[in-house]
Amino acid sequence: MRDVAALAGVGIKTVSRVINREPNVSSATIERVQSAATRLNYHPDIQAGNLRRSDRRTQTLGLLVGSVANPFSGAVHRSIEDAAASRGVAVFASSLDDDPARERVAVSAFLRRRVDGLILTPVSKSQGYLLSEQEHGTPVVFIDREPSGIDADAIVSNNAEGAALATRHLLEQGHRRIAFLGDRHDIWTASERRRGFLEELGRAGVPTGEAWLVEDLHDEHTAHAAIEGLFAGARRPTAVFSAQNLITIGAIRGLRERELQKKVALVGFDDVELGDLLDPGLSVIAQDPDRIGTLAAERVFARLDGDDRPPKTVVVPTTLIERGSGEIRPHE
Amino acid sequence: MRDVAALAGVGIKTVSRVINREPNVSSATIERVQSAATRLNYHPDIQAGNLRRSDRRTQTLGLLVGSVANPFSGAVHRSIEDAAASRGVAVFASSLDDDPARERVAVSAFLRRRVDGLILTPVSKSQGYLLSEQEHGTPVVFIDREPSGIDADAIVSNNAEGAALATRHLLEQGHRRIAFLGDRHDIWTASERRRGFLEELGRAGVPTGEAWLVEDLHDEHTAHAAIEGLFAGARRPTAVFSAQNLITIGAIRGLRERELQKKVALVGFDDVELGDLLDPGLSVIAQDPDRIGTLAAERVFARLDGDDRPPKTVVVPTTLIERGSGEIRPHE
DNA sequence: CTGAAAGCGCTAACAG
DNA sequence: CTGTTAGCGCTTTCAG
Repeated sequence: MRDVAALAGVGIKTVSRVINREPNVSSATIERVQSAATRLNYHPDIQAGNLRRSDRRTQTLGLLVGSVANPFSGAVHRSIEDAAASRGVAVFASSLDDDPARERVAVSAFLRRRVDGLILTPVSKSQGYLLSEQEHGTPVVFIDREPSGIDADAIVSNNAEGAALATRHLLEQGHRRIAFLGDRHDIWTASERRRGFLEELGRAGVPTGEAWLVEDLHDEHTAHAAIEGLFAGARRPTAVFSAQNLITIGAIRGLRERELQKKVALVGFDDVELGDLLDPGLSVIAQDPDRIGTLAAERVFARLDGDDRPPKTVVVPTTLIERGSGEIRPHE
Repeated sequence: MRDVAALAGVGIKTVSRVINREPNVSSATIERVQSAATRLNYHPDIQAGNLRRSDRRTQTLGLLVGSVANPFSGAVHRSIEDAAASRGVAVFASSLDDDPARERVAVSAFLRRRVDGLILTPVSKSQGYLLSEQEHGTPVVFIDREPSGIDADAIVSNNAEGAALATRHLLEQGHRRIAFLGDRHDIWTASERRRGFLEELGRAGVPTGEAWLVEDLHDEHTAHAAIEGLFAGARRPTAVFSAQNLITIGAIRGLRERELQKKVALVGFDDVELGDLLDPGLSVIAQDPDRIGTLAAERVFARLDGDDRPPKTVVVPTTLIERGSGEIRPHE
């Protein structure tokens, strides 16, 4: 910046004014400063500036998700990026793989970089360690899962209702022996979906088949194995509700292997790319990751803009998409 | 930091030493400083530090991809993140949507944040504007597409060979009337794939059906329409090579609509999630995004570690995966 | 082993 | 309309 000032033959503060589009600079001076800046290929150091700036904003956001390679996370990320970019804010992203240790490390890495706000999918038992940051004025918004140990804004899908919707749909097709394939039970969304499933069975007066409640699955492989187990026995389910996208994929593979894909009904939670092109088409409870991301960004920026109303949780609706696999009638 | 020093009853420099794990501090002092830091919930400001630090590293990388919501980009992003995280480096990601203007804006946003290195999928005609940064010591590594107007490291798939491989495979099944569905012709990967396709046809002495070279497609919708056009006429192709993943999906939908998915052969460039579960299974030329990301991160860090050998392009192999759609014989 | 002083690139506050 | 001075939180340099 000093170099630019020298080349343009003005004071350093004038350069600062031009760069920041502050008023009270003659257009001739603006011209000279800008051409000097281009000549020198000058990029202002935003971090150095924010060291002294009154609002101390780094124009930076930290995003913590399951994995940036996961399509759900990718969609959320994208909509947050779009909202952020329109405000000149850059986004750091970090993958947690549902590992609480990584959550702590990543949060700390972002805090050291003085992000203006944090958007995260919580993994740890409690996020109380963020209380001091929140009080200190750094907005914290939770996505996908509700926080615990801290009162903060959250944007989540209506997991229990979505699961109930899936379950009701299967019941309506005449199924009574419905298996539930769930993620790790300590994950909030997993337990919510399980709750929705069980409550809906309860409402319908269908006894809960304990044997068909398979939990703590976490990927395609374990889900595939779970299907193996379910259909190895004598008393088999006639329908499956797979409560997470990777689990759904594992379930499809498992059913295919036994050539049951057209005999056993399947509804998945969370949509899957190309689900409509499978045979049968995959029926799902679709979430709305774009909307989750957009709302999360909106909350962070509203907080940064001074909104100090009590935190609240926004629930984003899910929708049942019927494509065939969920409309299969009970068999045998 | 001053507060921590005060609470621990030591000088500010001692705190700095403890935080940075510098030697020559008694373990008793370390103890006191650390407990004070925890008590105050202190996170050092990495940017302020790097203002004065000799190497001026921000421990930050900028990544520019097509879209963080695209699975290919997501996989690349993830492997870069993993490599970066192990060095304590955080990653900024930005989506370009193949828009040159966005490229300039995003690069500038990252440069203002003083990223230590840049990994990008180029979109603009020339990346000469990065020359001065590169000379200034900021490593620039290109992924997916080769740079132009600048000599820099690049990690790319063997696009032409992969396309030739797909084409040869279709020729071997007996096809002679093969349609090519390509992305925008000004995109480097698109023209490379087109070149591989045409060269392979040439080697086989098969005349190039101009009518079947459909380019400048860019998404599912336009690809779907392209299939409509191809199969509306009297003289139709017996096989399709779709040279990009969204185009492949559009092509599948188009063929399905005409119930041709089991009659017209299809090979796609770039793998697609669940491609193996379709009927017929989708044959593809698979890229290796993990490897591209890993190698790109490796290059950036090698440069940061002082590697000053001449830049070079690393070509990552692609592989043909046969799943059915590419093994359909010519029909009618 | 520890601390005081200077300065990184920038902006706030105040002069001219 | 423009420049000067101080200081953001830290590391460097140098002196205890």
